[in-house]
Amino acid sequence: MQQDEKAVSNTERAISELRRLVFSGELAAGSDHLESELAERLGMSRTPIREAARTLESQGLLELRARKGVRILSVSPDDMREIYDVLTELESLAAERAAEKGYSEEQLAYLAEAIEDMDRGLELGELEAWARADDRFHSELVRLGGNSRVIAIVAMLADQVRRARTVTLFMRPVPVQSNRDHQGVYEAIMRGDAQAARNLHRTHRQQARDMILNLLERHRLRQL
Amino acid sequence: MQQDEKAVSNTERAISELRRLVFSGELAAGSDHLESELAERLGMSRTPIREAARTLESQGLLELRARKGVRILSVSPDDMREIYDVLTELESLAAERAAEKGYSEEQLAYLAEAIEDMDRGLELGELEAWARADDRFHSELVRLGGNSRVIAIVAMLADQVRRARTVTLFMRPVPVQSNRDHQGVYEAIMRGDAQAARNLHRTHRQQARDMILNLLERHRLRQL
DNA sequence: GCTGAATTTAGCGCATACGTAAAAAAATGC
DNA sequence: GCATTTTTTTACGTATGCGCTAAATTCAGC
Repeated sequence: MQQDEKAVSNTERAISELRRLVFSGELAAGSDHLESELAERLGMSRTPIREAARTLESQGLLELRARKGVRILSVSPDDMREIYDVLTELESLAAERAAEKGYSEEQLAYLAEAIEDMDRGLELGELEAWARADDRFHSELVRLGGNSRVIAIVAMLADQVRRARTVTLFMRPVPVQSNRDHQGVYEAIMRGDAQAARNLHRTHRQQARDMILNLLERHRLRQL
Repeated sequence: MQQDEKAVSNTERAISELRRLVFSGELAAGSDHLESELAERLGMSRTPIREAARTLESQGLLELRARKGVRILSVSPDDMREIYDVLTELESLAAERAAEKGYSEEQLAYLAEAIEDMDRGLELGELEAWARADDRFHSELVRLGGNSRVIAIVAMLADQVRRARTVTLFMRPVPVQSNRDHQGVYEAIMRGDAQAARNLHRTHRQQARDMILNLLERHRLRQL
């Protein structure tokens, strides 16, 4: 059976393609790009490029500047602090709400799986695999919280720090504490202890924030 | 001296004009509007209308639907719960951070002024004036928190519930407790007690949320 | 040489046009 | 009459073109 190739608009293609180019670094942070240049690169006219750029602008990935084209935004340590502060609050809320819902073990299976994959990643020393599992844990936690606004906002902010994570991943200490934290949050949700889930996750995120910010400062990284 | 009329683009005009039309109810919640119709109404072509619509779409005010035009989004009680949950977390964070900054009395003057205006609004029974002062208090609090992401997100969500507020304002009990809460938050920020500021504001917001949700349920308001 | 004015150029903001696909209307068959 | 097919219409998605202004360049005067 053939994959039904749904007719996706050029604007949508431009959005996902530009995102990919930004995350892969092919469009470097801080660099400028003319609309016409991007249009040619993606094989379409300026119109869908502009619409895509406006969407990505409101997601905080880039900036439209008159006569200067599109500027890919970089992320400063201050930005990181802001973003981690918001993530701390909203993910803690999600953990609290998830615990209140009384999910069954099956419903939490994907969360448990993410934790296992993180453990395995650590054991094998595969940090990228660990990071991907960590992402899965966080986004699944937020999904379980059930608040669609939180889901959207967290996804947006996670995108903004994605590039930075790639850089810091190999500078940070081996994240054994992180895995223990996640296990604690999972167990709190499992037994329906909303306050514990909230507080555990909150502490976890705050520590992660402080660790990252210290790293950036020690390595004098001002812009990512 | 003449106001220097800065050259504002049609897209920007379309954004603010469409926002105005939505908030005033001239574009009713749930209604559909053709791009060409809106373009004619605002005296411009479809291009800036589409760009504006994309921006407002990402702000959660409306939706672009192929061949159906622009749909103005309505807000359900579930949406209200989601939004108030997020506002609770992010405003509490702002209160905490504001208290940590050790603002002087002058720097908090605008916040104090908003509280005074709320008191005066209550005394004179002018609920709209009270509501405007309440808005000022909340947005100033968030501004004092100093996190630009929080500022943007809270402003966006406040927009989404704006229409609902107009409806509930005259159904709710006289908000005397609300004024007392704000005074408490102000004093906590004043004396630099971050935890108190956070907890007081958190409780305040949670009570406001429960009150509004009860109101909507009692009056069987499913869509605003 | 250097400053400032004049000229050129570049690139966006927007209007416009058109192909296309979905929806509506009309026509056809039973 | 009702269901199905065909035709028509409608409104979006996108390409294209151009005016206008900010930026870059050249030129003039000292």
